[in-house]
Amino acid sequence: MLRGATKISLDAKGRMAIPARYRDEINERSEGRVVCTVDLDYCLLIYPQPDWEDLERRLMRLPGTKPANRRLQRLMVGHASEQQMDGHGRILIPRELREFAGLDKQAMLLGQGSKFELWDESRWNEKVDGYLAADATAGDLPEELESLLI
Amino acid sequence: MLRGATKISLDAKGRMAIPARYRDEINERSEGRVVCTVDLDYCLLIYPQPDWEDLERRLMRLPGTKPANRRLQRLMVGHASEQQMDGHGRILIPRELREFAGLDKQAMLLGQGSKFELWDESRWNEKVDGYLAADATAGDLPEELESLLI
DNA sequence: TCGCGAAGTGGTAAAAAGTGGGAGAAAAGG
DNA sequence: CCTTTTCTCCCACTTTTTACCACTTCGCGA
Repeated sequence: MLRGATKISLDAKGRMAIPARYRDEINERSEGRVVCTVDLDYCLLIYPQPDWEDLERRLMRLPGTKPANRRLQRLMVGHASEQQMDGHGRILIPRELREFAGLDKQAMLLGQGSKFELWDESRWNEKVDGYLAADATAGDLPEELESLLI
Repeated sequence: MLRGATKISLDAKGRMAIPARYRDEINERSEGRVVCTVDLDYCLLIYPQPDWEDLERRLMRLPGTKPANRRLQRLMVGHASEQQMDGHGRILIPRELREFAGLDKQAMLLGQGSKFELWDESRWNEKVDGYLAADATAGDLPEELESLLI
């Protein structure tokens, strides 16, 4: 399980060092191969290769005649980029994806179960602020959430 | 599986360099032969030759009496153009197809499973904006999609 | 507090890919 | 039949990519 937030920086070539504590797990799971793609929230998703393959297979099986399916296929498969960790545990985030996510130098990497999310730092901060503000105004959570938060 | 987005440019003669990472797969699959045709969304589709042959066969088996079938047959088969990669991995996009897709200099090539989609860059950007805006307003995805996105 | 090892960061050089142009061949039109 | 245009193949240059190396910084233990 991937979890936790890490502030990381991209270098001038768009490379990002995967925090050392995740490397063993990724190497074990996929010999250092990951797939990076876009999310609907203007951030990037990073999957260990086998997890991505699985998702991709299921995505491309959906009939492309439905606009909602088509949209996800185009966005996610259309942007997916396979990458291999280099000798220092870094992966390259392709220019197209960096531009999509507004990634410059400072970024935030979030473990999210079977994948990572990679955010431009300032976008992430805004998102957090938004989440907290929404919580303050909205008041009650849906029931299925209430029961979780003991 | 073809996947990923690449910003590419067409030269003055309408040639397009297939990104190097795809060339081996295409050469293996069809000795560098691809078929280019139109999509209903004003972009172009590029198939490895055997995949196209297969699609074309199934398309032409459909009864041409139904207008929807007829339409697809005329558009897709009617515009299909076979091309061969040159020594530098480039293919020629015929003038008619370039005009159909509004292709000028800057384009975006998307891997989509067994085929590519080729978009005029600005049209693609608009499409992406539309896709993401749709998400923001619509809120929930169909259930079968929700379950995919773990 | 110092030293050692690990992790992070940045730079360089060689190779590969992308891009553009030109000459010859084929085709179209007068 | 000749002229003009378009197409195709090939060559050369430029840019990008990628692999490798070196230095800095951080954290832990002695």
